Amino acid sequence: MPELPEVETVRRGLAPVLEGARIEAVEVRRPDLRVPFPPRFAARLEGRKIVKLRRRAKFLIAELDDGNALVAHLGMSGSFRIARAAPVGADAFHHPRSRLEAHDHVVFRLSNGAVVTFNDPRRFGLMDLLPMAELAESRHFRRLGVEPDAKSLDGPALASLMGRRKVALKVALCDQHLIAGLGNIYASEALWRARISPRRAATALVGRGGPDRAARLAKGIHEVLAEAIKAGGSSLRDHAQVDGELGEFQHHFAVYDREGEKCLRADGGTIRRIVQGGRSTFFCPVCQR
DNA sequence: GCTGTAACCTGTCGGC
DNA sequence: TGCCGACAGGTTACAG
Repeated sequence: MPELPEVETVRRGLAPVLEGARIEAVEVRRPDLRVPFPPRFAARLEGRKIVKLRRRAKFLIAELDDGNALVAHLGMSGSFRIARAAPVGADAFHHPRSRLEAHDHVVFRLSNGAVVTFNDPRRFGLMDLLPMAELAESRHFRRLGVEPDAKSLDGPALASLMGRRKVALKVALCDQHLIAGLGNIYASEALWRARISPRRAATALVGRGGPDRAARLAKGIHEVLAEAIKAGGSSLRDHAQVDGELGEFQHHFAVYDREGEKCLRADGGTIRRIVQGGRSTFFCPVCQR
């Protein structure tokens, strides 16, 4: 599912419920996600208070009051949903079985009465528990690139980051070691906004015409992310907000999943789909050069 | 170190 | 209706 806007939408939905709450019980219903759960995962969480919920790239980080952090990644199909607990005694977990759904892998019961459930059909997501002081050097974060919505990511910074890479620009935009947070949808959308072909090499951001392209692309990245976050992310197959509401940004795609349709620009052509790095790229071959 | 590819797992959709 | 293959928003391991 999620790229940065979807994860940020999830964070904004979860934060008011999680921050300040104590974790009373954790039920791991299926432990074999892409990355195995750490030892004693549930026991180490129970009794802990969540101080703050923040985001780094596509990761959610719940800071705990014991100096550890619960790290979660939604993979391709992960989601959280919030429900209120049933009255005490309704069942052992205050969470009626009838309300559990297929692929509900972890259930958190909080001191404020909320029940937060992690669901992930494809099980590409992960959950980990790490000391806060070691987060930056952990395997999840040590090689991550810059945040794409950072104001400091302007044209020159983008060119400096990517200009030495020989891979296609679209592939480089999705490389989390360079820019952490963009994915397949928003890389295509940002390139359309910048009128740059996804087939150009990343080196096109340096040299002749490079600074201008880099400035347009940085602007395109910032704009598309800001608009997508405002719209609650994009809901295609899996993504929903924590209250079940769907995001709206999929209605604003200029190129993604629009193969064969007319470009939104008057001087555009017909949207094409190509495969780059094993994944679909959508672009207008006429207005993106 | 860089690049491309396959694999992880499950659900959905289109074609036959 | 049922089967099969392709494909899906991410990440990592591995080969060249």
